Amino acid sequence: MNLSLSDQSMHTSSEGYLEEEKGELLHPCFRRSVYDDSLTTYSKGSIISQLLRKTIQNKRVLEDNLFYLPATAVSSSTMADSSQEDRSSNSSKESMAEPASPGSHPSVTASPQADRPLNEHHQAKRARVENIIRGMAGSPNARIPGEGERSEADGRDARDAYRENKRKQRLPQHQEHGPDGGPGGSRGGSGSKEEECQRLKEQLQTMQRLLRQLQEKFVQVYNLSDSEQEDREEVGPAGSMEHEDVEHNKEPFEGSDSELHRDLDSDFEKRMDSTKAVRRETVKTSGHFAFHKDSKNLPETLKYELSRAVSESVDLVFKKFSSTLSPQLKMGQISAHVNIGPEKKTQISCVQEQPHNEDAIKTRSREYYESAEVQIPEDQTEALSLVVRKPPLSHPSSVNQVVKRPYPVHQAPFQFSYSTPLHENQILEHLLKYGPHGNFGGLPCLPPAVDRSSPDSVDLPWDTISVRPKVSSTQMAHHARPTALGQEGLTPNHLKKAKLMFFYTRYPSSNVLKTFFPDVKFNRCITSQLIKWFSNFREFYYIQMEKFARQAIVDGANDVKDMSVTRDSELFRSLNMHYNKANDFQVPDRFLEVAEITLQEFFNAISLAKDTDPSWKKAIYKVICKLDSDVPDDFKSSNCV
DNA sequence: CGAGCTCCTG
DNA sequence: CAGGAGCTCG
Repeated sequence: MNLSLSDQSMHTSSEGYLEEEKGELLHPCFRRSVYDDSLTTYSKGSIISQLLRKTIQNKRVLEDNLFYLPATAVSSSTMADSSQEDRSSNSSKESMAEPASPGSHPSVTASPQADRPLNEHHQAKRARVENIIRGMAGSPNARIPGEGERSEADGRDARDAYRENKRKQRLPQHQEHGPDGGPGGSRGGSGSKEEECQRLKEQLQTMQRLLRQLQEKFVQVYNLSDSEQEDREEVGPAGSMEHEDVEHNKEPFEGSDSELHRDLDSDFEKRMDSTKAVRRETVKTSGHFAFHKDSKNLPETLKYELSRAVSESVDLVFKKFSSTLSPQLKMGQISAHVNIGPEKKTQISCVQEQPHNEDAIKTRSREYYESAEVQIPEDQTEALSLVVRKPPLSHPSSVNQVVKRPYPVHQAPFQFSYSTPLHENQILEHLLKYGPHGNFGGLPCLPPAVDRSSPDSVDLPWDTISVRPKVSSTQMAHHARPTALGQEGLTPNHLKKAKLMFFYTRYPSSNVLKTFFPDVKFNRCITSQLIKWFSNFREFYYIQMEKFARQAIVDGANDVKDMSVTRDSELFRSLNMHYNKANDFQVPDRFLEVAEITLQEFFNAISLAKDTDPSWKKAIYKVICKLDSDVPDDFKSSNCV
């Protein structure tokens, strides 16, 4: 893996920067496929802690050795790929702490901060970085969908091959992304520890490399705009920017991103502040560079443009991180889609609820970005993707939709509410490549083919990112890439979606399944698996019904009217726990009705001693299967969950 | 005969 | 939740 950071981090001349970007060019796309998986797996605080500790140690050594030259002294030649091998180990570890202070390196020899008590400072840094990573990891259940499963599946497959080569033979193949990825799945395999560690490292490297690149750009900007310092008073309107970071904890971006930002050395912060000041200048002058005293030539102009773009990018990035650091905020943001169904909450609602501590950021952002699209990245991409991809069709659900909406506040999105480290990573990448307005489009860091289709379009790249989030949702194992139709196998995400669909339909036809799993390449195996899922759902459902019906009878109930199902019912809780474990989905009232009918059917049958007939349940099944509702169109979106 | 279902088992 | 047996149905 060409993930070495140290080789690439210290370029300040535009040449060096360009070279670096070229060198990195291939990675983002490659990395996406390779690292997406591991992004969801950061839950091992201990590992992180360990890595960070090593990192800090190494970093100290590196600093002492002046491994990092002052930014201004570095030329593009330091970036030779061939040198990576030697340093990769160092740099990879070193990079672990990089997000905290890469920006400081260039000035480390001259900066007063270099003298401060490293120990304490690094400790604090480590803790903060750990926090950040944990926050980004999000999922407590995150696990590594690993090769172990594959081999296991293959093993089953092999066994099955001896028995029959027909229908179900290949099912196991497609279960590699299946329920194993669920919360209970503990079959990770023993060898995965190291893999996990490795992935963790790589992932951290990736993130940190991105951060470093951002920060380098800031440094670069700073150097370019050094002479503009006096213009700082212009920052006034920007509010918190006024706060000079006399204390190193002061952060211009305030809010919940503090942890992240505090990790930037104050030196770096100053640069950012100055950068922003300059940028504001630029904005004010409406793109004229007149105030740029020394902007007489093209290179300067280009550099300035670049710096401005970087500044804007970073604003967005920090906003993203801000959201990441406060997961509960995400809940609020995403929950917009909860009320799928009749009233069809619009996309607008997704944007409505803004995290409180992002207000300031957002306000400030608006000063810079007028267009609505810039706001889009703030909302988690799940919601966004619906906006983009939502199918036009939307016939209201059938007569059965007796649903009594609207529901209270805590509605459930059928998007996942977890923060998605993958997003941040991709957003970082994207910002590094494009800037929020695609400003980088003309620069050498041209995006890989797909993303490059329209460099002037802001939407496309964000869209590209936005349709992916599904992948990284907590239970999402890996590469359930909604963008790529024809993926193989069903993912835990699909499973969750199927469970939610069960609230509407207990007996979905295969056509329905195909309709509502558009991102699944259907074949016999997949279809069978999906059908099997619903069969299992039904099994659980009926078992519960029978159980509660019998219990009610035992408890002395003798009237069907006593058999009711409400959201407070034990029965409902049980069902909800099964199909909607995260409880982030508002179960339609219709399901309660159906459940009640089912319960009553069981109650009647048992009361009348029909259960002596071996096939007594069939009559009930026959009744229940007619009670299916239409699944809301929202489910048709391949990334609605 | 194959699809789809239930039931049982792991 | 998956596999498999056994059943029904078109």
